[in-house]
Parts: sequence; C-alpha cells; structure tokens
Amino acid sequence: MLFLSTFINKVDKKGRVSVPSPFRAAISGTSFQGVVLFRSYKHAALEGCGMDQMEAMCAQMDHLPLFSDERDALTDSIFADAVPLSFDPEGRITLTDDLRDHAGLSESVAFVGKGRMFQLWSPEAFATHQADARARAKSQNLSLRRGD
Amino acid sequence: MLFLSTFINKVDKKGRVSVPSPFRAAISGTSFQGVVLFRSYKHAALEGCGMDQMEAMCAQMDHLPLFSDERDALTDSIFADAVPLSFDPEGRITLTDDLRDHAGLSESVAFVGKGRMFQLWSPEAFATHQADARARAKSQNLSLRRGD
DNA sequence: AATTTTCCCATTGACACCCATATTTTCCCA
DNA sequence: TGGGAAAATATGGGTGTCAATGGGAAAATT
Repeated sequence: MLFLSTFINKVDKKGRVSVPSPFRAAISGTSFQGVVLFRSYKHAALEGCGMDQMEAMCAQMDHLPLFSDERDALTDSIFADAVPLSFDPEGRITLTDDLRDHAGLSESVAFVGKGRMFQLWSPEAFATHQADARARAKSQNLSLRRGD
Repeated sequence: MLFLSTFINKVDKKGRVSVPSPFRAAISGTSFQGVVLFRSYKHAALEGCGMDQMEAMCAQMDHLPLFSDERDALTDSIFADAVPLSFDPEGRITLTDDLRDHAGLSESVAFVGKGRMFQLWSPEAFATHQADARARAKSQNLSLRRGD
C-alpha cells in the first residue's frame, strides 16, 4: 500500500487533523493504528510513515556500528524527533506544538503522498515548493536534451 | 517495540523520575520490569535500554575474541558500569548519585528515544547536542540506504 | 532506633474517547 | 443522464480516564 496524491485538511482548536482516509487505509494492515511524524531536516515540513516503515529504518540502522557518529546523527534527528500519533476513533491525530512550529502549520495541513512515506506541509509553502520542483524538473530535462 | 520521541520529566526530592509511559510499554513484554542504565563514554549522558537489549549486546559481543582488548574495553564500559533500575508501582526509577553526576542531571531529565536504545540528558545539554546532530545530518546529507 | 527504601494514596492537568453535526462522495433509480 | 437518497468522510465540542507528580506511611536494612 502506497501513499498517493495530496489532501488538504483543517486543524481544529485542539490541534487535531483528520488523516486522509486513503492514507489510513494504507496503514490499516499494521499493528500500530497511527502514524509516526518527524521533522524533515531539509524542508520546513514533516516526514510521516507507518510504524512498520519506522522499524524498517531501524533495521537498516542496525548495520551502522553502535555509538558511531553517523548513527548518532541519524538517530538524534530521526528517532529522537519521531512522534507516534495514534488515530482517534474518527481517524484524527493531534499534532504537538513542536511539530506544528517546525512546519509552520496553522489552520490547515497538506498531506503529500511520497510512496512509502508522506509529508505534511503548510498548503501555501507546499504550493511554492511544488512549483519550484516542477521548474527544476523541467530545466533538468532541457539540459538532458542538450546532452544528446 | 522502539524507543521514539523525547520526553522531559522532573526529578523529585527523593531522586525519582517517571519513565515515559511509551518507554515502559516498549519494555512491558520482558521479564525484568525496569531499565538498565550506564554511562555514555562519548557524551555527558546516560545510555539506557531494557534487559532484553542488554542480552542482545552480550550476544553481539560473543563475536569478539575472549580477553581481546576491544572486548575488555567494551565490557568494562558497559557491563561493569550498568545499573539495573526496576520500576516502582507508578513507573518511576531512582537514579544513583553516580549516574546523576555523570550526566549533570538536576531537576529535570530528557528521555531521548534512539530506536532500540534511549539516552538520558540534561534538557539544556541535549538541546545543543541535537541542534548539532541535525546540522551534521543536513550538511553531510546523511540518509539510510537499503539494507545490503 | 535511625536511616533508607519501597509502597500507597491524593492531586493535577492533559488527552483520548464519546457523541453530535456538517460536508462530501457514492450509488441507485427514475 | 440527472436528481436524490444513503453512506462515508470530515469537523466541532464536552467529559471521563490515565499519566505525571508530590507527599506520607509502612517495611526493610544497618
């Protein structure tokens, strides 16, 4: 099951957001009924996935030596930051202030499908980011054509 | 079960700290109801895990030759130092003075999830350490590769 | 007997659940 | 093909429950 398309949902006064139903469906098979969110270290956005993906990342990290610098940097910026948020009976999650601040989220959130993972953006920030990404893709294509 | 997120809890006059409920849940399956703490040899912090992980580390160490310098160093700095602390009925542990001193802990403690292990930091010290780790992850563009 | 450790209870504040409502999508039949 | 009913989804708010904390009593150790 993959995370596809983009959905924009509202954040209520308590900080709750409905996770898009197709995203919930992608997770419904796993034991932990909820998502895991952590700060993207590249963008003003949040990375998200199910617990199974999180465990896969942990398994990959087991190949790095214990107490090594690389492992430290990754675990500190992924696991230390990761917040497991379980669904309420209506399929919502409650964002922490920390997460909200980092992504600059206010009254609504864009859930952006990225395959095995997804992202949470402020809708305005994502619009410009996506326009940017398309422009980059286009210019790369042009340069490739020049190549042959 | 993984150790995720960061929790900051208070130390009371008796030296007790509540272990975050999700961390206790990650340990609840094992026979020893408590955690094992030992001094980090890289940072002013404590390493922590459940007894099962301790046994896993022991098994890993079996690959190193008996009486080798490397094995000696690891056993001295991990097993010789390790303190098993069992939960009280409310899920709290009491830190020893030795542990408290090494991590510079006073009125509150940060429990930092690191996947299969976790760490205990003075909240202020961890804030700077984490900022550092994020900068490293970003500048070196660290990422996880598929397991080989 | 005094000190330490362990357990028990009481308070608090946050959050997870319950229910109610609104909005959208889907489906069925005219 | 279009309109309407029914289902599914998204949203809003009140309340009970549980986790974190603080203090005191009982048990164990010296």
